[in-house]
Amino acid sequence: MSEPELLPILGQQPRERSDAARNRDALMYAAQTLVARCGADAVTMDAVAEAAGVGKGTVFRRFGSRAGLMAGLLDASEAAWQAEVISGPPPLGPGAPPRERLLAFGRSRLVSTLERAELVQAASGAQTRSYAAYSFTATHVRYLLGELGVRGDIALLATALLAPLEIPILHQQIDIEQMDVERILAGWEDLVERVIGLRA
Amino acid sequence: MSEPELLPILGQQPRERSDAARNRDALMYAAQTLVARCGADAVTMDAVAEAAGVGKGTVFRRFGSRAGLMAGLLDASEAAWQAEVISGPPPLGPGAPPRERLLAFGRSRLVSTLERAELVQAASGAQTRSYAAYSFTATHVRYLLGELGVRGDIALLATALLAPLEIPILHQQIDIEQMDVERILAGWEDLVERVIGLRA
DNA sequence: ACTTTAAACGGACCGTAGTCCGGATACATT
DNA sequence: AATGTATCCGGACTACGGTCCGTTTAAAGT
Repeated sequence: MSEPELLPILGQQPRERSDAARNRDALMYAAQTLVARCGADAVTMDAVAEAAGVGKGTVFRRFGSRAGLMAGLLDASEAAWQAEVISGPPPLGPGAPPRERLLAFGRSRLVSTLERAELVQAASGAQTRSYAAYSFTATHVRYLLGELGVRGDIALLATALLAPLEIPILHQQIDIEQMDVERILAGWEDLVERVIGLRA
Repeated sequence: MSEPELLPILGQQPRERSDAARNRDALMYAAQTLVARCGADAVTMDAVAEAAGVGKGTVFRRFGSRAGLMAGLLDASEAAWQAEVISGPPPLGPGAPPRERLLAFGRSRLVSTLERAELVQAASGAQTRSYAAYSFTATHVRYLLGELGVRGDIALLATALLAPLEIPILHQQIDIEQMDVERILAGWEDLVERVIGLRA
């Protein structure tokens, strides 16, 4: 009856069991494959479970919901993009002036969002997401606005710049109002000019 | 074998059958009642069908999907708000200067969106909506921006102002980032100033 | 090696959205 | 009024997301 922990180590997880880790990887791989082959909308949770060779309960234990699974795929697929922003070549990465970085960010974000549109939509509603993905972009834009010396509520201005790049808005503009992507991009850059225009 | 129509009257519907109209009204009433009592999320299509005294197939025939039904309720509930904007007292209605109308519009839209948040979310994904609701707001903001003499791509600037008022963004700010509604409103007004600032 | 136990597994089970088609019905035509 | 028919109705049926709980297993302690 010895005391297991004299000092409570805060936040220490009991370490993931090996079978759990193996199944998680198998599920991610299976899901990624199926999404690539059939499109996200056509992939069922049963199919993922079977392709990964695990029970259905295991899928939900690991990812919580369908949206959670898709968010997992999305996060994995966005890691590369985030690396570009953090440490890639300018003007997207560090090195360029903040205004150029911000414009490059918008362009790149727009394109990558549209590329992963299906996944983004399928992942919407997951509690975990969109926090990981969203909070990265929000933090980055806030930082750039700060560098630009923009006055005002930086967090809200960042949101104002990011909101028009979200999937529901883009879908409305492109698929329903038949707008050109180039036009949307030009409009976003105009918006940036207006938002940072009143600086210092 | 007489010719029914010598001139094809474009867009003429064969007139809705009386039982169809009756069932549609019964369904709307039943759905409205159930949503008011239990909240939108707890209302099932079977429950609506039973409360309206019709078969389940009829619900889907009329509204296409659950989202479509919710969009129907939303449209009905927004008619009053739209009337306020079109012909209500200033500054929301006509009579006030465009800048004041625009600010009043944002305030009112934000509040009414939050009031109907549950319904808005339940209605998202309906093909028909959000066109009716969205296109009204877009048209109005475009008109006001035009009145203000704003230069640039008016349609895109209108979208930029409307996007931060959409439910997913508001939900993120209020429920996750714990922002105050007053703060969000102030931020939106600041955004308006920046967008219309470069006018003339 | 043996015991213990908390965690993970699997798949039967449930509730709900959405489909389908044989039967009923409103309306026009005669 | 009788007839024809396009439309509508109803509810059984399917598919899928999500839950539950008895069973299995990794891994830490002895």
